[in-house]
Amino acid sequence: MNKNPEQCLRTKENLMEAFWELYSENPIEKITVKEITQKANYNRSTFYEYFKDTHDVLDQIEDKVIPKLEEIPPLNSLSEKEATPFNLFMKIYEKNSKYYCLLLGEKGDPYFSQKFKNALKPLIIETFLKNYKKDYLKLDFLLEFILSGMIGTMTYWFGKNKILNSDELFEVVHSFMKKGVNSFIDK
Amino acid sequence: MNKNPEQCLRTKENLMEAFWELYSENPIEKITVKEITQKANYNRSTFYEYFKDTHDVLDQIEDKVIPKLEEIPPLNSLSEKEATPFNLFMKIYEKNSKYYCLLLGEKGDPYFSQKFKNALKPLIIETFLKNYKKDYLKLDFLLEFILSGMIGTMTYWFGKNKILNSDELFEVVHSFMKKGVNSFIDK
DNA sequence: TATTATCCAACAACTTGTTGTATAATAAAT
DNA sequence: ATTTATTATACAACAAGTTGTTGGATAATA
Repeated sequence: MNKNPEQCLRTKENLMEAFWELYSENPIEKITVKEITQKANYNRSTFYEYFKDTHDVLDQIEDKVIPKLEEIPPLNSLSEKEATPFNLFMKIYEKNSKYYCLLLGEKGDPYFSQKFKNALKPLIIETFLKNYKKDYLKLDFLLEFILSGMIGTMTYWFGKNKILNSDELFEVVHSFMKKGVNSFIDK
Repeated sequence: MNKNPEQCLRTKENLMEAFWELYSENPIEKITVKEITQKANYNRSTFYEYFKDTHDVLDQIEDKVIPKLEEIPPLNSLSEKEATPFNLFMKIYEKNSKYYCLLLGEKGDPYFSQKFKNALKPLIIETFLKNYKKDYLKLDFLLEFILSGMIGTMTYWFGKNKILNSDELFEVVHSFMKKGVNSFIDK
């Protein structure tokens, strides 16, 4: 990883891509190192120059797609509707949906769910709750609920091939978050 | 599974229990059939009389702990506070928490999350929404959000050793569900 | 006594992680 | 600029472990 960094990087990316193609169709425990290297056209032992085992590949892919603060557009650059938590979440999700759909879905990695939520919590506080000064423990559980809900809903939506249109989905979640279930059940 | 059903059942339970002990400490891909049978004191090939592979054990355990309609106490037997969706959910969760904490947690099986939500949706509709006559598609997504939120929160709560007391947790989730975030952020 | 359910020993094929080696790219020396 | 030394990259081959299967021994039922 020193003499020829371009080649190394390409090899590593080739292996990661081959892994991802396999992971799209099989649970991780069914993926062998042999399959990965065959797909990417390398010797099996080359794999071990770059990764510890198959799970290590997944971990490294996950780290790459954890959202960073820089990726969140500044609120004042957005319309009022766009500047809502769920709309921002939808944007972030769509951007990496190729990875999120799988990682957060039925065949995914629940460990990633937690990493994802833990990465988003401070971003939400930073973006929407700068002058919140109350019980941070309760807030943490509220955020856990909301983020779990958003993740579940978006993943379900993608899994169902966006059977609802994007605006309707937004309306359901946003109005629930704003006014609770009553707005839904009554009338 | 015919000549001596008691013995068979005991063997199967022994194997399942041995599996669960291992699963509590290792991800499923690290569990070998050899370990399971050694722990339960059987020959390795006996395992294959009862299960297809290690994942089959997990599937069968999951089927056993999916909540059934019979397990939900009739609403009229409960106090007003007890008869709320989240309180019922807490009750169901606590009952099988030994399994749910793991299956729905970081080291769990995301496939179970979906099975669990799909099992609960009709129970919720049956219990709370008998005379709901609106857009069932939107309702489905609302339920997906709420159930994802409840599952995430409860699992987080157990994972953090119930750092919040049960009443406070209930209050956070219940008031959010009833009135949305505003009750939280304002004041 | 005959049948067959339950459990087990042994087998071939595959996967894993490691070690030692060939090749090709860089750096150093003439 | 050419040759030589160094070492990064990729690979072949190995031992150990796992998998799923087959055929047989034992013990319970008919």
